[in-house]
Amino acid sequence: MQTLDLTPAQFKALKCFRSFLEDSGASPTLRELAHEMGYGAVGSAQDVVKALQKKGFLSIPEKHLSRSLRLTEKAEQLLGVAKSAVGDFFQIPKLGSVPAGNPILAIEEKVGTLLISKSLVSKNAKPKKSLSNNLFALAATGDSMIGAGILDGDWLIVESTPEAALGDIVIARIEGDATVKRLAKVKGKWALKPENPDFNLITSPFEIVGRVVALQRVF
Amino acid sequence: MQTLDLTPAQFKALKCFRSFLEDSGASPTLRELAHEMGYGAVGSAQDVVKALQKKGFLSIPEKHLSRSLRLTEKAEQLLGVAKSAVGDFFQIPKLGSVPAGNPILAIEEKVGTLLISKSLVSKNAKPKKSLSNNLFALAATGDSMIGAGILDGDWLIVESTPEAALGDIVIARIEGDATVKRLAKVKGKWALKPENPDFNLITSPFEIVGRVVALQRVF
DNA sequence: CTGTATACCATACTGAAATATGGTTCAAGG
DNA sequence: CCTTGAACCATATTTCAGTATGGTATACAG
Repeated sequence: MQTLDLTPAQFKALKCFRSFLEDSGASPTLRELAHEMGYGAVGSAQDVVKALQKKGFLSIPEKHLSRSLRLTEKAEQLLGVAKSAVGDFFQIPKLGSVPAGNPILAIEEKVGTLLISKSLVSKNAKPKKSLSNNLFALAATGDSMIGAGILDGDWLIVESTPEAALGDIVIARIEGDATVKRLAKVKGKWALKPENPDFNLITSPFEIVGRVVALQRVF
Repeated sequence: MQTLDLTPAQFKALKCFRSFLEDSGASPTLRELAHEMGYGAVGSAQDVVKALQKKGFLSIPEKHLSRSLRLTEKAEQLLGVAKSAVGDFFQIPKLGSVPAGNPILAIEEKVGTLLISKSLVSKNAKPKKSLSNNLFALAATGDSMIGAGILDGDWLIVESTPEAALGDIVIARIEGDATVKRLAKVKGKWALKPENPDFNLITSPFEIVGRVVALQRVF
């Protein structure tokens, strides 16, 4: 008998369990699992599940509750799958056009949503009650920030805030146009510094829309 | 009457629904929802759910199935929360050291995990059966690729494959050392091109470990 | 004033899910 | 040889979840 390892049937059951979870968003019932496994009887699924419980790959918080089986940490590691933590992600709007006006997110501007891991932003962004409501994504355009490693087409994850520190990369609005630059100070006055020698320092009045907290690029 | 907006009770119910989902990983039953809402009757939860269904915030794929209520896109947008789809994400290992040997992922090398949205990689990576098993993340070190917008400390999401095309940014192994470069061809021979004038073209023998399909940076 | 929707309560019915029990192979170990 | 456990099947029972129905009170629109 093997206590640590799984039998092929048990492993298959775990995979069925996982894929059901991924597809439907909920744990399968024993009958559903039996069906996925090709069983003709519920009892077969019972047996496998019981074995997996004993081996610590499935847990059941309460008895007599439907769909209450859960994959344990152990199982998640083995399967190499993201755990079902809904709370680990933010869904933030992609803005296609310039963030303008207040409130900042007009529906018309929204061109989609971006899913990002909380861990991507939580280190950097200020801890607010509902961070996800203060985040949005903006596609970088132009080459003015190539010195900072920001290329045309990159998705910038922006924390919507008027506060920024010297040296932060910020989204600023200048007469209605949004732009991404590094916040600088020149002769005691705030300025926007491009990271590209072909562009000039901006000293005209601007308003800070938010701080760039993260970046995502797809090659 | 308001058809598009939600009443306070309905909004509260949605939030209860969401938090239950986050906590337990499964949709609440009507009784559980009633309890969360402070109701004394199941019927009350029924009413709210019915209203939310009519307004398009909750959906039910099949009748008489337990815990089958799902938040719709609309509700997820309103709540600003990542949907409960476990399948929308990959959990990929962060490799702290050089990927070496076969199998490529020795446990010792794993320094953590990175959660990424499938949409980040699915456009680019080749459709394989289990993509998540072929992905890993590697921290970029050095400045040899600043011309391609890859900075020191960036997380590179890599698809583990020996196949790459001209111009792809690849992870290559040269005598045990891993490096990120652009795949080039010089005088009919494959070469690794840095994107930094301070570095030299690499023509010595190398082995392609994988293709860089995405990048994440935290500021 | 009347119809309609919200927002609750109460109760009963039905189907589904979990559980219990018992059976049959088959392979491996003592 | 006998026991044990995996891996299936079949069936019955109990509890739970979804549904149906009907009630009350309030608010708002026509």
